[in-house]
Amino acid sequence: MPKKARPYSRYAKDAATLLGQLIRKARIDRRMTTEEFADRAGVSRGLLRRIENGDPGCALGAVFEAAAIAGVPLFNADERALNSALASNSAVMTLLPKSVHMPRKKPDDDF
Amino acid sequence: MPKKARPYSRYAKDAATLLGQLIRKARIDRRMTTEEFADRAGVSRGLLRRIENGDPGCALGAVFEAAAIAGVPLFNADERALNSALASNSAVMTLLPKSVHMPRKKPDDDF
DNA sequence: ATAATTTGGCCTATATATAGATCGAAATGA
DNA sequence: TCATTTCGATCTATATATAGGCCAAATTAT
Repeated sequence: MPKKARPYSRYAKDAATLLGQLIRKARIDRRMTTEEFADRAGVSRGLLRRIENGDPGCALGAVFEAAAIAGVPLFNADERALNSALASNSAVMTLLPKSVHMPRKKPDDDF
Repeated sequence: MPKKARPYSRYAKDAATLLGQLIRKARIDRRMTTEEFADRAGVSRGLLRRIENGDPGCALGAVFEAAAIAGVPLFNADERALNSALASNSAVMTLLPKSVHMPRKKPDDDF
């Protein structure tokens, strides 16, 4: 969200905060230090702290990777379910229109 | 995930891809153009495309915001449930140890 | 078929995220 | 209590994400 701080909705902020909390809780439950966990997730200690703090600026991939390491389920799904949902969803996408068109606007007259 | 491309786990990648698909599907179902939707979400059209494509580099906040606008539920929870989970979880966090200590290492002798 | 519109792909400039190091404070285990 | 370790915060340099504009191809509605 670079370029001018974006105002986040409460929903988005809460979701980010909750995910961060779940990750921290899982890390502590598994008795991993921030350094150990960060290494496994492939992020710096500083980034892990931001992730656990629910910083909306963190990269989606980094956060999801941390969730994966922590064992925090995304979309209430394990790897298998995720793949399955992905597959069936891809099939549905095929049937959807490729573009959304607004009612055409006549060059001249207006309603 | 700046600084050297990080290898994402399949789980993290799939989760990002799925979320993007769900957002795109919701947008099309609601008959919103990418421009219209991007405006509402407060992101550029380009970023929205990356979000829908499941690009792991997108900011967590931007993706979650898009999900919010699209009506894609995060953690199977609406705003209320999210707040509730956040609250109860915060309470639990209080009881957890503030730091995780490894078994202490003796200054001299090794096993 | 054809015109209007949407979309996807590039590009550039700029803001921002990230890594890595360091330091003091705090928490833990002995 | 006390020593060790972890944590949180700050700073710098660098890579990267983002916005915004433009154009061609694709898609849709008429």
